[in-house]
Amino acid sequence: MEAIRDRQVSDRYRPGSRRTQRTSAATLPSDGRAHNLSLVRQTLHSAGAMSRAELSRTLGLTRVTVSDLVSELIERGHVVELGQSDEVRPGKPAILVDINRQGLQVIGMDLAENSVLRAAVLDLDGNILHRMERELAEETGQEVIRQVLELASEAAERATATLLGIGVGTPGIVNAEGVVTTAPNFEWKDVPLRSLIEDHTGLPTLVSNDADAAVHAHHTFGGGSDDTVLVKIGRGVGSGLIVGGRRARGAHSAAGEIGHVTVGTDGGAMCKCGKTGCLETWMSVPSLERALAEAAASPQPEAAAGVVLREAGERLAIALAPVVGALDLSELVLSGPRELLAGPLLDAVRQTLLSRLLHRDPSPVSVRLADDAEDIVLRGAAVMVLWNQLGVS
Amino acid sequence: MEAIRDRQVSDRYRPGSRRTQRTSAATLPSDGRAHNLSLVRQTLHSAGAMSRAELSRTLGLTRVTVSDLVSELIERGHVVELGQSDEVRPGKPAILVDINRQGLQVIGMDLAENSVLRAAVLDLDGNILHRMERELAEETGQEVIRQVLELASEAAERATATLLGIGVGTPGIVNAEGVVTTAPNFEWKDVPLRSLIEDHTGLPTLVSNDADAAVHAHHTFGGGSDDTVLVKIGRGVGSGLIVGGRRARGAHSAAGEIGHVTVGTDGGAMCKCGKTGCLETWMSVPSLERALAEAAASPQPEAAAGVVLREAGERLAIALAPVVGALDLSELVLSGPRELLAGPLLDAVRQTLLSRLLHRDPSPVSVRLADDAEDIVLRGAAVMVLWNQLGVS
DNA sequence: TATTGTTTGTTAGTAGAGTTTACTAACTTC
DNA sequence: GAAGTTAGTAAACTCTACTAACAAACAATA
Repeated sequence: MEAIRDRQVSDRYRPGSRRTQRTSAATLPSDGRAHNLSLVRQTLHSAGAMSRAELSRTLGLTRVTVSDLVSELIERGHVVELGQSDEVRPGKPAILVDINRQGLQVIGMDLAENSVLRAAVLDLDGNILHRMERELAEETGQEVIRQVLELASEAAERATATLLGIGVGTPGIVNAEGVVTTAPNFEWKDVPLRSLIEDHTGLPTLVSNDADAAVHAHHTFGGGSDDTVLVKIGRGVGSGLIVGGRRARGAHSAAGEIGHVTVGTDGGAMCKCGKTGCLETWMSVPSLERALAEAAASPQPEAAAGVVLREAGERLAIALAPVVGALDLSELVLSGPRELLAGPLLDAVRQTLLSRLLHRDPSPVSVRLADDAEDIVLRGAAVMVLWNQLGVS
Repeated sequence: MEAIRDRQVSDRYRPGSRRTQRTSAATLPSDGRAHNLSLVRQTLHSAGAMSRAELSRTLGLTRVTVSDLVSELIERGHVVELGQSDEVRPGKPAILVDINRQGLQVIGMDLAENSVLRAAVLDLDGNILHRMERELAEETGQEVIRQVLELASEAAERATATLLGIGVGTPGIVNAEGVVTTAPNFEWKDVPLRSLIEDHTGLPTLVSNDADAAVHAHHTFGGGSDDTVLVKIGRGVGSGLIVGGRRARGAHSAAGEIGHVTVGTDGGAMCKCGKTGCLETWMSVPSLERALAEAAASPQPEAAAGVVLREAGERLAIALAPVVGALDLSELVLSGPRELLAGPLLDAVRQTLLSRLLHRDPSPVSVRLADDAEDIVLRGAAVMVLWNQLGVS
């Protein structure tokens, strides 16, 4: 009886009749510490082994503090001592420390290839140590999920050092919590892929769209600039954007979805989405191959093929010129089958893009192919884990 | 003699033959404190007056810490006590504190209007307390600078409370240091406007492009989303973008410069930049007025005017569809003369934009006019100061 | 060869930031 | 009046990075 009365009272006078829920994240001293630990890892990861004293000079922290940070990282297994530097100079010889390149590994997964799931064990520098594949037949959505989980744990077993986690690049739209909102290829809808893999493997997992993963790889390993778009041409056309050094996610987690933007003002082919003139009708690998096959049957096959490729490049540039202009991007990267993209197509993109932007000198945007397009998603997925677990980019 | 020898030695063995310059900014405990102080100001600014205890619940910091933060802010003059809350409930009555809305003011300047410089004194809520203007004749670049400096100090004299600083929205490209790289209207080239105004007035100053200032105003006062583009239509066409809650600056500080992007694949009028089909040839106020004047002389003036406006709207949507799609923006805002933009033009933008994007339900992007287009740059310039000086957005 | 100067890394002690614990003040409810 | 609730503060503790001082280990030099 009393308890009930109490509850009533405390309900009635619950604090916050004005309802301010806790949203903002205040900074505690330990957050600063975590940030500085990341800074040490990041510096070692990108600049290579160095002494504590040199870290101190680089970071602007005292030698004492850096010593303390480093010993914590050594305890955690993130950093190792490599022994004395052989540099010749006065003073006590330096002890080199480095991020634990031998003792830490990552799993990357690429679900965006045509009818095959791919996975790999990678080291911290993005080198692929072991590769695995799994063919897909005409499986249902549920069955594909099962295969992904199996592949993930098989890959984890192949690791030869401590695993930091699993990164996944998947087709479709993925929200910030790692839920695949929609992936038409697999007939997925609201599949919580991240938590599924975490539960199945017990490893920290990150899930992103495949093109987003790819642009991460380019940004970290390919010397990408802080204002970049990477267009991934495969079964469809997708893209990932880095704006001001951070990945653009979009209001509905759908940033980069440019396959069904209408290009130009002169019609075009009918798209399966119902509209005409979508970028995909020119630019996807199936569309290109179909057009090239037709060209091969024409009286002048070579010339016709060139026209097909040039026109595709032009269309891509027409679609992207406003994006490059509005965001003042300094880089446009194409990733996909080299035999289709290199040559006339790339030239046409470069030429058309410049002709549709305000001419400035030197040209503000460089257009190129991604190196290592085959493995770019695997490596990008690995980068996501490094960033998340080590604060390394 | 000895000193010279010493120098030689220490030169020869200078630390860092590998050259790691200090670039990264480590986090000190005081940085965390500064962040939390900003968090208090920001919460009060956006949610209004509340008690220390309520702040504590909102921020997730203890009451003790919040008390300490608040007393520091009261000492600095950023926050004031308002007296007891009159809320009726058990317990000790709360003492409301609020950001010092009466005691702090800001100067905003808008240099982007046609042949007039504008300035205003504003309060922390973006209300304009006092306005000033200065006509421009055919002045040279140097003379315009002089006028700007004079207007700035005159405005500062009109303030009736402590001034936090000066914000400026100017045409042209402005880098992160507040240097106007190029502004064709004023024939400016590398004018260090920020430091000029700071030196002349002694007040902290921030300089941005006018459209960038405008999108800040919309984002803060207009309930703008975290993924927005605002297109400002005046003598030219410019835009400002908010991507993931942060302003896009671009690799060369030129983000938002969309006036000379080629639109469509069917030619268009000759632009003074030398290309054909630039967005400005359809969308700038002078272009629209010229086309409307021609329409007025046609057999069916009203219908012709509608066609002109609709076509302009279509062109804008054609240019922006790839941007909205690639960034997954949730909002497109137009700012400019309401008599031109409202009606057929806005309708055409909305319709064309949706028809060129992958159809989703509900529509992922809302298209609307900025409220208060007249003063949006002044208010946006003020927001920049609030953000910089108080960490308030 | 002994001395001087340089550089690294560590120990000891201190200042700042936020937390927990415990208290007083000032209400409402019963 | 007694009981319960909420706001705000004081004291003691923890964590973080800093300054000061020092030993170790080297090169250069007299």
